[in-house]
Amino acid sequence: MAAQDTARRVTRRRAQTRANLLDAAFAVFAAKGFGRVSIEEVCEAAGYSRGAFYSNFATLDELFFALYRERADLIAAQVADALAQDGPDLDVPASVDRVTEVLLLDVDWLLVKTDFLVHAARDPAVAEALLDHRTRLREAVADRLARARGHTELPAVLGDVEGAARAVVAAYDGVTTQLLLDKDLDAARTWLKQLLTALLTDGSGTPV
Amino acid sequence: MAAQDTARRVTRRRAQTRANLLDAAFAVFAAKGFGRVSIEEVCEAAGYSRGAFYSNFATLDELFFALYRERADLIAAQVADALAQDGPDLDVPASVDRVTEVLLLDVDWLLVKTDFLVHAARDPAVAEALLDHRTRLREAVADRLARARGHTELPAVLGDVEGAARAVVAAYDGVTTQLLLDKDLDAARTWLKQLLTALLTDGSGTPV
DNA sequence: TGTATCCGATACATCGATGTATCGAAAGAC
DNA sequence: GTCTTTCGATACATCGATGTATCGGATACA
Repeated sequence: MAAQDTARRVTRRRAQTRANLLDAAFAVFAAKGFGRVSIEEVCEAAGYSRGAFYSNFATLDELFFALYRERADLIAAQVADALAQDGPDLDVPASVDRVTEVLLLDVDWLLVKTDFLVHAARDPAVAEALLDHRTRLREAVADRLARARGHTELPAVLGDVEGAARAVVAAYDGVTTQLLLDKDLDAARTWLKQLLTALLTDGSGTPV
Repeated sequence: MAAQDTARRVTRRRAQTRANLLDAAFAVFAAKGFGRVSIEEVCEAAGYSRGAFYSNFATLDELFFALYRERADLIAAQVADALAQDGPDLDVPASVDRVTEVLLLDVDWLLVKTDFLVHAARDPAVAEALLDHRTRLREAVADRLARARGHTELPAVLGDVEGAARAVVAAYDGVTTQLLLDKDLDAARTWLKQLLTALLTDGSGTPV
């Protein structure tokens, strides 16, 4: 079992090793895809032997899960941050710009996240973790939109603020898919901004 | 080499074997994910030995590629069909309904297609095949929207007809992601219809 | 600084998957 | 119906990945 049952005595070297393994795994997963990576490869990239791996993780799945949680938390916090920078009025173009920069910052993350999606689609426990992450993003957006209520109107077809937030996430996912294929980050950013603007404003491109 | 260099003499049994392998592979890939499937498992599911496999395909990748092309062609044709059923006037709700039914017909296909996306994201040659499929879908949509020009207006932020078609594909991808996690097909259909309506009409929910 | 504990490297055993070589059987050509 | 070609099953060799057991060196704590 890799989880500590009792309090450990030594932790500094161990923590560093774990972090190194996670970082190396991120790079290797991004490059080759989770399904084509062996424990050995991760260890080699991190500069450790398999002994270090088994001392920290029980399976490659477990490492992948830990890796995902770590990075997802980071992104979620950054998005919340980007959305908190406005005053009470929602400046749609400015908010869209900032959120887009955060969400489409790193193609490697999108690669790993999509691997994780594929993984989650077949394992309800894993799916829960991913849905959690999505919920955090969606709530950050919904909160922001709710605070702007009265200042800014939303298209009626999307329903309430929650609906609009879900639409934002869907647009993000949609653009991600295209980006993974054409690898054109600038085009993806432009396109996401356009989509979000279309969804969050009326047809004219400016808040009503 | 699995590709035939010279004309073969026997083809009936072989064609059937190949088709059976592809069908079995589809089921196995959907259930376990491409990255966790061995050649042996596919053969077992199809009721053949590995000899049959190596006689028809060189690698599991090759089979996956063939499988994807086959099914993608089918879907593309069905979408084109669904869009051809209107007269010259574009009935947005009716078209959206029909296309949604086709695109979100089979969760297994979405699972396999997402596996293929992950695969394509790391191999330009594979990516080309997937971009091809997306282009076919997009063009079918764009053609339909173009034919309706003058009868129906589109929101200006999306740009031209091509832009609107890309938005439709993005919405599809976005809804797919959510569906893979919550497995709620009815909710996904409803949600996709809502999104497409929001993108293809003004904020009021009816064509302007 | 001594020492008890922990971490990670090494070596080993095992297992599963791959690819190939060979052969009997099935299917088309005549 | 026979004869030739091809298809696919079986057996074998190999390779890589996994997991465990053991041991030496590192680390924290007194």
